[in-house]
Amino acid sequence: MHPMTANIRSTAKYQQQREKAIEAAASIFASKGYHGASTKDIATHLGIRQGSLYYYFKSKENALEEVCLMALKSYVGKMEAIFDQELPFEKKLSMVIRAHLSSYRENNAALRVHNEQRLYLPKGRRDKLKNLGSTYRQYLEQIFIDGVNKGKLRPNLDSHFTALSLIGLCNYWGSMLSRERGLNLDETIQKCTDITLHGC
Amino acid sequence: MHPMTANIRSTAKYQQQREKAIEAAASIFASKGYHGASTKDIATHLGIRQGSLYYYFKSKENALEEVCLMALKSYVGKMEAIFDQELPFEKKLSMVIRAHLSSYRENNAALRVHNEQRLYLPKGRRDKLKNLGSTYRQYLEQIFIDGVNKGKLRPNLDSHFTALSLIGLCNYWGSMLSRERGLNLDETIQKCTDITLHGC
DNA sequence: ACATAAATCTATAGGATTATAGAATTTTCA
DNA sequence: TGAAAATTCTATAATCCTATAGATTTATGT
Repeated sequence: MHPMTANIRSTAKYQQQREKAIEAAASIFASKGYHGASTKDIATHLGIRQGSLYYYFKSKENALEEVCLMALKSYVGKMEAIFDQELPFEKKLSMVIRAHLSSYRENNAALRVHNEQRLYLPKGRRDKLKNLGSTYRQYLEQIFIDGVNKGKLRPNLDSHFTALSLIGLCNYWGSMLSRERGLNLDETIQKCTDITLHGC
Repeated sequence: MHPMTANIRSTAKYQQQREKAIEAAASIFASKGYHGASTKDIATHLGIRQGSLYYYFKSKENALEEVCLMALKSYVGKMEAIFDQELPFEKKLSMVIRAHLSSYRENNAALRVHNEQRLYLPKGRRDKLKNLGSTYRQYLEQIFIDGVNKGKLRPNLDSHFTALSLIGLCNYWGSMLSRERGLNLDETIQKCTDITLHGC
C-alpha cells in the first residue's frame, strides 16, 4: 500500500523511518541545493530505491517542506527553553547565540536548508515557516526589550532591527562553522556576543 | 560560426550583447537558483532561443561563473574607490555599507547570485572568485585596522572577525532590501552603521 | 550590391528526473 | 503458522534539459 494509508495510520516505526528520510533529504538538500538534488540522491543516501521514497513523501517539494519545518521547530524549541529561564540579559544573549551556532556546528543540515532553500517553496507552502520564524524573532526581540527595560541597553535601541541583525550574523557565522572545520566554536560564540553587545 | 571564433574576435557589439546575456543569467539565477533555472529561461529573458545562448556561453556553468565574476569585480571596484579616499573612519564605514546595500537595492541580481549560488561551481572554478572576495575583505579589514591605529576603535579589536561580520550583516540586509520593497534604504544604512559601531 | 563575417535559428542526440502503478518481499500478531 | 498489513522493489510514462551541428538570416564594409 501507499503513503496515504500509512500517513493516517502512522506506525511508530513509520514515524521513525520517516524522520530518517527527512534527515537524509536535509543532508542532500544542504549539499546540492533543492533543485540540484534528485530524489534518487536522497533515496540512495537512505539505502532505498528512488521510487520507495514516495512512501514517505508526497513529492519532492513536500520533502523540502518537512525539512524546513523540522529545523524551525527545534530552533524555536531551544529558544523557548532559554527564554523561559530567569537570567541576566548578557547570559541569555550568549545562550541564544550558542544555541544558534552549535546547531550549525552539529551540522544541522536542516537549518541550513531552511535558510538557503526555503524560498524555492511556493508562497502558499511557506506560511507555517513564516509563523515559526516570526515566533523566534519575537522571542529574541523580547529579550532585547527586556534588556532595555532593565537599563542594560541604551533606551533608544531598535529591538526589531537588532534581533534581525543578530539572526543575520548568526546565520553567516553558522554557515561558516558548518563549512570551515578549523573554526573554533566557543571563540566564535564569544566574539559574536561581544560584537553584538559592544560593536567595534 | 560559433563561440570559439567569436570569443577571440570579440566585436564591440558582441561584448555588449554578452553583457546583456550575463545580466539575464543573473536575473534568472537570482530568482530560480542555479539548478532551478534552465538555459531556456535565460534565453527567453534575452529574447533569443535556447540554443543561441551558447553563442555567448561555453556552458551553463560558465554563465554562472561570469555572473559571479561580474558581480565581484564591480563590488571590489566600489570598495577600492572608497578605500583610496582620505576620510575619517566613520565616514568610510558608512560609505562601504551604503555601497554594499545600494548594490542590492538597485537589484543587483549578480551580487545575490554570487552569495547564494557560487558554491554550485566546482572548486577549481572558484579560485578567481576567492581571490576577489579576499581582496575585498582585506580592504575592509584595513579600514578597521586604520580605525584602531587612529584610536577611534578599541585597541583589542579583531579586525578580521569584524570585517567578516560586517559582510555577513550587509548580505543579510542586502538580501532583505532586494526582497522587501517597503524597507527604507537610508534608514537601513544608518542602522547598520550604528549597530556596527556601537552594538546594542 | 556583393562577399564575408556575425548572429540567430531549427532540430536533435543523449540523458536525467519526477511520480505512479502494481508486483514482490518482509513484518506483525492472532 | 498463516493471513493481513507494512515496506520496498521494478518498470515506465511523460517531461524536461544541456549541448552541438548545420542551416538560415542579418549586418558590415568595400
